[in-house]
Amino acid sequence: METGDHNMAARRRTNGNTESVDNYLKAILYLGGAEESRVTIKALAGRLSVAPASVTNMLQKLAGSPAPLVEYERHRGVRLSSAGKRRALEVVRHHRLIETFLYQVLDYPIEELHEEAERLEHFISERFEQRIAAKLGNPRIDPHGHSIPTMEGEMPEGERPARESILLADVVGDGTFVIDSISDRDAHSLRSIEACGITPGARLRVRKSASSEGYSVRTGRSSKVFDLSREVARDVRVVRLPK
Amino acid sequence: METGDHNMAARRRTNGNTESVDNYLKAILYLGGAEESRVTIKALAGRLSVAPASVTNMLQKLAGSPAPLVEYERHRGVRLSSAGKRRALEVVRHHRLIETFLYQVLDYPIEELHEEAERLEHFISERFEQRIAAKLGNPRIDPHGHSIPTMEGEMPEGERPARESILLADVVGDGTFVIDSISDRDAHSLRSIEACGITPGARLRVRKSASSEGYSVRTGRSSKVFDLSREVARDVRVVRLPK
DNA sequence: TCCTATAGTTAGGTATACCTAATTTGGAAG
DNA sequence: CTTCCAAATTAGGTATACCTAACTATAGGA
Ligand SMILES: [Mn+2]
Ligand SMILES: [Mn+2]
Ligand SMILES: [Mn+2]
Ligand SMILES: [Mn+2]
Repeated sequence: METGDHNMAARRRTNGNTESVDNYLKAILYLGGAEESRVTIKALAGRLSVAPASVTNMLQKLAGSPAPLVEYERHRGVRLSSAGKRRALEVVRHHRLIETFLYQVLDYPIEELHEEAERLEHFISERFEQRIAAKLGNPRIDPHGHSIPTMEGEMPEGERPARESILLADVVGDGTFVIDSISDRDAHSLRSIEACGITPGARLRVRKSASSEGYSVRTGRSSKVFDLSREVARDVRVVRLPK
Repeated sequence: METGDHNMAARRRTNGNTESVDNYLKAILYLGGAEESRVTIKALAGRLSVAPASVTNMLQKLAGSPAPLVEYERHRGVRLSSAGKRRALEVVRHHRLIETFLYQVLDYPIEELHEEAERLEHFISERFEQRIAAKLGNPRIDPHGHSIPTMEGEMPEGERPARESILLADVVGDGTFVIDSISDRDAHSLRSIEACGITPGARLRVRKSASSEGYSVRTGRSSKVFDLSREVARDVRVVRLPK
C-alpha cells in the first residue's frame, strides 16, 4: 500500500505548480507589460479577484521557496524570476493553443474559447500540447490575434499585440487601420465584434461619429457600416496604416 | 469589486463537484459492480490510495448534504444515490470520450490515454463533451472496448464489458474467443497487449501452454503466436465462442 | 456464547488557498 | 518636516481534503 503522501499537496499538476500559482504567474506577466515592470499587490488582487492579503501571502510563499518563481520585496511589488517567466509563458502557450484548437477543430463560437481555455490550460500534458500544436500546423497566432509563445518558452518575433498597436477606443480622428487583436475576456464584446466582421489581420476604416459616443467602422471590402460603443472599442487593438 | 467568495470553495468545476468527489463516485460505481452492491470503506480506500479514515470522512460529508450523492450507513458501506450514479456515469462518459478522442484525433499511443483522461474528465465543459462526441460520430465504445454512457446518463444496451465476459486469466483449456475489452490502467500491460494484436472485437485463439504459466494466443487471421504472462492475461476480458 | 481480529470511526493535525479585521508603512501633500 | 492615507502586511479564521494514532464495533471462529 502506498505511503499515501503521493496524493497529498493536493493540486500538483503535470508540471509542479498548482492552478492558483499558474494564475498568479500569468497575472504578473500580463500586468508587468512589455517592460516587465514591478507589479503592485493591489493590481494583482484586482486582476485575480482576490483580497490583497491573499496576494501578499502567496507572493511571500512563492518568493521564499528554494527555486523562487518571483522576485518580491516588501512594499515594492513583484516581478517574475526567469523560472517564473518561463512557466507563465508555458501556460499562456497552453491557453492560446487550446483556444486555437477549440476554434478550428471543435468549432467553438469565439466568445466561448476563453473560459474553456482558462480552465484546461492548467491540466493538459506536454504531449497534449504538442499534439494539438502539430495538428494545427504549429500556429503562431490565436483566434484573437495574440501570439502563441514558442515551445522553447519565448514570445516570437513580431509579437502580437504589437508594441505599436493602440486601442480602437483611443483612436482620434478618422483613418484606416489593420486590426491587431481583440480581447478574449468579454464574451458580450466578442459577439458584437465578430458580428461586424472584425477579425485580426483585416483592414478597418474608422470614422469617429461626432454625433454619438461610438465609432463607425467598415471592415475589409464591405461597405456595410457598423457602430461600435466605446465599451466594445476598448476591446479592439489596431495599428494605423500610413496614407 | 467582487465579494470574492465566488472564488472560494476552491475546486468547484463546470458541474458542482470537486475532482475528489467525482473520483469517489466513480470508484463506488466501479466497485459496486453490475449489482450495485454496497461498497466497503476499505475497498474504496484501496482503490483511491487514501486512508480509510479519509474515506469515512468524505462519505459522511457526501451523505449528509441536502441532496446526497451516496447512501451511507455506519459500518455497512456505501452505494450511490440516483443523483450520485448519474454524476458518476457522466464522469465515465467524459473519461471514455476523451480517451477515444485522444486515440482517434490526436493519435495518442493506447497506453497513454488513461492518465490524460483521468485528469481532464473533471475539467471539460458540457460543450466540450458534445463537440468531441459529435466529431467522433457519437461513439458507443472506447479504444479499450468499454461502453460509453449515453448523454442521458445511462449505460447503453449490450454493455461492455459484457456481463458474460471473463478474464483471459480465468480461461481453462483451449478455445476461441472474442476479445471483449482490455483494462486501461496498466500502461505496461497495454503495450504487450497491443504488440500481439489484441483489439476489442477481434477473435482470439487461446492455448493454455501447459509448460509455462502463460497463455499462447493468436489473433484474427494471423498465424503468429504470442505468449502472454498471467499478469497481462488479467487485463484482457474475453467471451467464449461456441464450437 | 464469548473473543478477538479486522473494519470502521473519531480525534487531532497538516497544507493550500482563500477570507476579514487590525495594524504598519512609506511617500506625496501640505 | 510633519501628517495622513492608501497600500501593504500581519494576525487570526474558514473550508477542502488529506494524514496518523487511538479507539470501537461487528461478525465469524472457538
Ligand atoms: Mn487559468
Ligand atoms: Mn486568449
Ligand atoms: Mn479522475
Ligand atoms: Mn478508460
